[in-house]
Amino acid sequence: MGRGKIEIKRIENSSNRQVTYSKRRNGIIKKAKEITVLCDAHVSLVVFASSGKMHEYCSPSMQLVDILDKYHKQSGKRLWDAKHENLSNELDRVKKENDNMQIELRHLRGEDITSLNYKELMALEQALENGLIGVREKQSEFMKMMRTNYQKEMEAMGECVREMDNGYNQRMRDFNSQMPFAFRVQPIQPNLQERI
Amino acid sequence: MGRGKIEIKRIENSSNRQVTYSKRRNGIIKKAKEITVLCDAHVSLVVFASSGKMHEYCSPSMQLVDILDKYHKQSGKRLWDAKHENLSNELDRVKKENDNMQIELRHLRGEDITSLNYKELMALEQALENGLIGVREKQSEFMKMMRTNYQKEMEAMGECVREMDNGYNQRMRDFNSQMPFAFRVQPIQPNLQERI
DNA sequence: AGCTATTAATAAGT
DNA sequence: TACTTATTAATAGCT
Repeated sequence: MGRGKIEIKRIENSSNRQVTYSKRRNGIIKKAKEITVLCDAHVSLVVFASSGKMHEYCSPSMQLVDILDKYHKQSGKRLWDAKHENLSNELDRVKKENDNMQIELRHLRGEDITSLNYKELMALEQALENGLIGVREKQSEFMKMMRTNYQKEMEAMGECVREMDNGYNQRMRDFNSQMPFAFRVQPIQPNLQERI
Repeated sequence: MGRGKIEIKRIENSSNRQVTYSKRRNGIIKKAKEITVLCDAHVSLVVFASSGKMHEYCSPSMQLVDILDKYHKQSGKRLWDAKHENLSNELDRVKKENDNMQIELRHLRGEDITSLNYKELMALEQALENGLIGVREKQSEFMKMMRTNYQKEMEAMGECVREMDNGYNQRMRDFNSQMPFAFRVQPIQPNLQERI
């Protein structure tokens, strides 16, 4: 495609070679851009002149590293050392683990449960109830402890408190009434079996 | 350069796109080979179709790793280190995410809640109750559906069933009594406010 | 770097 | 999917 046909063999004339290199390099890069746009392809192109000068093209939204990553996965050729490979594998594993936990968490929050069958729903209900049992046990422990501490405190203060003037006692009571649990009754533990 | 001029924009027709991709991919690879021979250049070319399928060209006596090594030296972009660092950072991030989810899951299961303060316990209780609400709504939907289907089935069978002999009806009832929910009462939704 | 005659690539059709 | 061919695009040699 020029004034004359040429054989595909090394151009001996150095300046001709240089000129042809520039022209064809631009041509290839243009073609690479075109196939990227026309065909949704991803291209990584790196060209070195014999002088050592480098030119590259990489399709947008894809860095050379990504291309290499894909290349690695597809060709099986080990471009990375074992360290990279291990890291990459572990990342995959942890991501998978992450996804599974994400799903479980959402289910426990009552989200995305449309896809569950009845058996799975029952298991989920059971898990939630078990969780509640644990939490409520802990809550009542808390409250017992609070009461005990309060009583001990009072006993320790003993006469000291009883003899104090009414005004102070009134302020103490005001203060205590603002404590979070002082006036909460202990939650009832429902007998879950009753519902069956 | 074809029967008509085309705009350089995504080819919407999928099979045209595929055909054009093949032709142009071959064209680019041919060009890459030519510039390699004509101009003593070194080329690394990796093309991915949108399908993910990969094709590559690498000038003879030079592997992709060598190209990358040169690339690395010339561009100053330290691909290996950067890739390693990115991987490492992402792994850390995902692992941290993982740990947090792990903790949340354990809490929701009522495990490891000793360290929680009362406020956190209350929030956990609320989360579990919300989850239960969702699950039980779903369960009752299920049961409604089951009942509806069952009734429709029975109505459809209509006279046909009513006229059948008692022995068969008895067997039917036996069978139905083994269905998982036929004799389950709908779970009561406890009025949570009562416990406060 | 431009120009253009000529070859090469390829779009559309089969 | 491969072949054909009219047409466009790339470029070799020249300035």
